[in-house]
Amino acid sequence: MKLSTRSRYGTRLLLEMARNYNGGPMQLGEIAKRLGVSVKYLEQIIIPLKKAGYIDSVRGPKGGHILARPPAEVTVAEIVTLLEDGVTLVECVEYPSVCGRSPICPTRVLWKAVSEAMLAQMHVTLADLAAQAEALEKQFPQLP
Amino acid sequence: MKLSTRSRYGTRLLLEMARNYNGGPMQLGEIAKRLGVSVKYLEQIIIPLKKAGYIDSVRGPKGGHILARPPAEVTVAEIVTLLEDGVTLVECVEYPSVCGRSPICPTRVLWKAVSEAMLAQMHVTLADLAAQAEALEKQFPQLP
DNA sequence: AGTATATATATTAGATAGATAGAGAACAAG
DNA sequence: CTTGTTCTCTATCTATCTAATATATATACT
Repeated sequence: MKLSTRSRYGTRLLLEMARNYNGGPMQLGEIAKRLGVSVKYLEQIIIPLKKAGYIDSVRGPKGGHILARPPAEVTVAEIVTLLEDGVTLVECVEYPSVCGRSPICPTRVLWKAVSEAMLAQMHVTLADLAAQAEALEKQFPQLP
Repeated sequence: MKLSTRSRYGTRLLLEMARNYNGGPMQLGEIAKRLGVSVKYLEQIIIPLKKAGYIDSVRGPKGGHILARPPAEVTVAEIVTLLEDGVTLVECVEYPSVCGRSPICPTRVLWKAVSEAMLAQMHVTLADLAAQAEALEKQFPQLP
């Protein structure tokens, strides 16, 4: 039931870019250093985010990546839905036909409710996260 | 972010036994047939449930397994916590020390809130699920 | 031209999930 | 006291996925 690093790194990747919004393109090398992750791995994670229109990229020297939408208009729910396969605990919540028992399955009802509760909590924007980050860094100034 | 079959089957296994509460021991063969799962696999899943005291077993002919606690006193939250490794989306929610950034990590705050929302929704008892099952079966009598 | 950066594709080592198999131990019935 | 039923324990297997690395190519600035 754990999140994959894919959606965790992806969220933090977008958060870094949100915090640098209006600051020009950011390079993956720099972001990778901040996240403590390899550039190569971020290169993979960024692909679906670009395809989905969250990120614009510029090649060549002084190139990099830019958040394509205002941070206040991107929610974590969207990001996780994209990078994970939907925000549901079991497949049958999204696709009831994967199991013949779906219509009478009492546990499906439960997993659905839990999944919806998760999704509701994820309606937080990148701007919210950025503000949270500022606050936490002010509170613990010794940490990088 | 999907649940493992371990916790899904485990929950349904206990639900079957809850529905048969006061009905004597149930055999894994019968339960396996109902769940559409191999006996051998259920044998593994039942081990931690027995160790944790949810189930008592009787060997020999006419043996089987019995729910050791009243269905109204067993929540899905407990079951999933036992069979999954905790109801948290990331390890650092339960064990902040796994990551040095925990104190200032804005995403950790979020994943924690989401995890807690999940857990809250899982405070449903086996008795609740059993009642739900009855209701659904009354509503769709054609299905087994 | 040369360099910095992004993009694309392939590969891989390891972990985990999901499941199966077989021998052994307890116990009730006859 | 033997036989058959059922649970119990340990071992093993395979496919899939995760996380990461490597290599080669395309683009664009200076």
